[in-house]
Formats: sequence, structure tokens, C-alpha cells
Amino acid sequence: MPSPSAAIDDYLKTIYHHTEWQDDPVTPSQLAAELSLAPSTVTEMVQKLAAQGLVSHRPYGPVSLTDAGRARAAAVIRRHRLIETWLVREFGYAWDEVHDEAEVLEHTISDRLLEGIAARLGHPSHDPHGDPIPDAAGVVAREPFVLLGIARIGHTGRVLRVSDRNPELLRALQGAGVDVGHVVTVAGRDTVRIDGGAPIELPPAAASAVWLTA
Amino acid sequence: MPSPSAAIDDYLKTIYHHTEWQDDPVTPSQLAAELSLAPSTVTEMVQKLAAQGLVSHRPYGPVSLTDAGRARAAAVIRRHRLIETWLVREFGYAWDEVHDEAEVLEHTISDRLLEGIAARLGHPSHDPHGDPIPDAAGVVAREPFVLLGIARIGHTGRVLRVSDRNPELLRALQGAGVDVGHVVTVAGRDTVRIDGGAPIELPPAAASAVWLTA
DNA sequence: GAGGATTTTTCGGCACGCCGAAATATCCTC
DNA sequence: GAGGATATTTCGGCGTGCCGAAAAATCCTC
Repeated sequence: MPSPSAAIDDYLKTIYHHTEWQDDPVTPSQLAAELSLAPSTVTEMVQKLAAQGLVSHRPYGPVSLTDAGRARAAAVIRRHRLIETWLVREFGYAWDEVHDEAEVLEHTISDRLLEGIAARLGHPSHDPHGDPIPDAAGVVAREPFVLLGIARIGHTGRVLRVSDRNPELLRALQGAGVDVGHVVTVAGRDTVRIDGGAPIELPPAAASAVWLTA
Repeated sequence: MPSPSAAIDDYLKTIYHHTEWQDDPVTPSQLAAELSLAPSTVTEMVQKLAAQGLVSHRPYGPVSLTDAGRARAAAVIRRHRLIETWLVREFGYAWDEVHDEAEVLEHTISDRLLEGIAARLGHPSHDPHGDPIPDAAGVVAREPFVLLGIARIGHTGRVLRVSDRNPELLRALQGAGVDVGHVVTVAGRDTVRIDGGAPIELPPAAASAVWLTA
């Protein structure tokens, strides 16, 4: 049981993301791409994680978290999302500016400081992207959702989450008034109305990046 | 000119501490003791720092900062002390609890966040120990001082600084009311009066750990 | 189901920061 | 100023996390 490692946490976090919204098995090559590492590096690390009981993996197969791995990943993600929330609320960072800073601090802030931040924020259950923040026990609050591109025309829902992989899209949506927490009505695969106003056409990528309450 | 390194910054910071209040040349063995590293490790790192122009050092001699090294050290110390101040003021850490957290965060916080913290604190010039915080340009505010054990009996001064190496002593002094910013009158090598009250005897170590305005 | 394409793994290697043991330089005492 | 004590440096080595090249397994198409 070696001491925590930033690299290990990054792997766990990345694997976790694949099971957060749909249950995707992760292949080593996906991991390599997402972590910007050589495939050989990923193989080695995955073997190490498997030896520590954090992931399950048989040779040439996909990778998935064990319960222990999921718990640890949830803890890292809690840190990441709390830090993002804090940077936005208290330091005026924009949504798309917090990621790099959180990426570093999630590995270095003490539990004590983290909980201090959580307390000061009022123990939020969601970060500024609308992603749920696991509580200190690793439990995640969930809400039923539909993707914008899949919701039926006329469906009205609150924007629950905006996928945070694409800063450009984030800004475009924000500019169009499609912000987490806002209520919109679906007018097409990538078109919405706000407050019954005129239809607003969003970038095509929005169809699979905007999550509405069901 | 490699990218910043936490290890390098730790060496520079430690060397800097030796010239902060008196101009002590630092020997490799002192560095090794203060950094809790093997002497051989220090030799290697010092050679690396010398090659980068951050310290000057000839074989078997002491180590001192170059101007470039001092500038970099001041930047690290600025980070450290701002973070300490922030932890005390905004998260209710006690003086003697902030050091470890600051030790880590000083290497990982971005410039942007650091300056956000500085702004929120009102750009303080001193940390909770009374140590001066270099400004963003590395310039340090100085004030004339005397050590408690050296001040003449009857001298009255404000507590400017309490050496932060010894948490136990810190607590003892705080308990006795010898806090940074408080005004005391010297009644002996390790005895003071506060507000003309009865003499308070401090631990012997206080003589060389408490700094008063001259 | 054969054979080539793709994915994964193995293997040797590297940079970093560290260590202990042994060699070497300096210091200090008589 | 000789000789031992002490400080410093050199050297081989280690763990972590990474890489590229080559080998091995799997997949996919015909």
C-alpha cells in the first residue's frame, strides 16, 4: 500500500469518467489518448494499479475500477470539483479557466483545507459545470437526465450539466444563455427556446454535451 | 534552463533563510540537516544549482545565492508566507499548523491564484509569524530590530517576529501573550512585562527567537 | 479460417531526486 | 606540521514515471 501518487489518481479519475454517465469499459489506448501518454506507459501503470487492487484488468482486455479504485477516484473527483467550484465562486475564474488549476491542486491540498473549502462553500452538491460532487463518503447525488439531442421536441428541463471537455463550446453555450441551472425548452436537435422566446440554434456539438433534467 | 522544480525551490528557500536575518554562509551539511537529506544528495543538487547560475559554490566551500537565485527564493518565500497568512486568516489555522500545508501549496498554486489570494488579503507585508512577505518584485520591507535576549532591560518594543522553527515554543509564547504585534517591555534575558504588568518568564529559547522593534 | 491491421505488452533506456559506502579534501589539535 | 576527526564529494544504485522499438496477442476482413 504505497503512499498516494498524483499519477495514480490521474489514472483512476480518467477511468472513473468513463463510467460516470454511461458504463463504458475503457481500453488502454483510450486511456493513453486521454492522459496523453504512450500506450506502453499505460500498460505498465495499469498493471501496477491492478496489483494494488484498484482496477481489474486481464491482459489485452479493458480496464475497470474495483470498489476500492472507485472510492479513491470519487475522492479525487470530489477534490477536483470542489476546487473548481471554489475558484469560480471566490476568485472569479470562468468555467473554462478552472480546469488546469484544479488539476494540480486536487493532488496537493490537505484534507483539512479541502473540508474547510467545502464548508465555506456550503457543501455544494454540484460544480459549476453541473457535475455532481461526491460527498466525503464518496456518495454521488444523481438526477434523471436526457441529452439535448435526444430529448423530444417540446421537452422543458433545467440545464443539469454541460460536458466540460470543450472550452469553446462552453463559451458558445454560455453566450447563448444556456447555463447550468437555466430552464430551456427543446426546439430541435440543437435548438432551444429560453423563456418561450425565439429558437436559439446552438453548435451541433451541443446535442451531446448539454444535459437536461428528464 | 529547465522548468521549475519543487526540489530546487526548497533548496533555494532554505539557503535564503540563512541570509534573511543575518548573513550566514550555509554549509552543505547544514543544508542536508535542514532539508533532511543525505549530504551526498545535497552535493549533487548544489552542483546542479550552480550550473544553473542560482547559487555560487566552489568545491568544499559554503553555498550562497546568486542574484538570480535570491530572486527565485524570494518568489518562493512570498508564496509560502502568503499562503500561511491566508490559512490563518481565512481558515482558522493556528500559527503552528500552517507550515506543512504551505510547504506543499507554495509549489503548486498558480501565479494567478496566488495574486488572487494576495489581493483578497490586502497585499499584506508580513505573515502571521511577523516575517516579511516579499512583494511581487521580490522586494522585502525591513524594520530595525533587536533580539529579546540582547535588548537592554527596560527596552520597550513591538514583537516583530517569532522564529517559526519550533511549534512548541510558538505555543508557549502565544500562551504567555507574546504575540506578533503586541508591545512588551524587556525585564530580563527571557522575561518581559506586558502593559507594565508582572514580569513573565518565557522559555530560555525565547531569548533568541523573539524579535522586537529597536 | 488465413492473413494483415490494430492493439497491447515486453523490453531496454532515460531523467529526476534520492541513498549509502568509499574516496578525498579540509580542519583542528597536539 | 603530522595525523586523526570531520566535512564534502564521487560513485554505483534504486524507485517512479515516462518513452520508443519490437514482439505478441487480438481483431477484422475477405
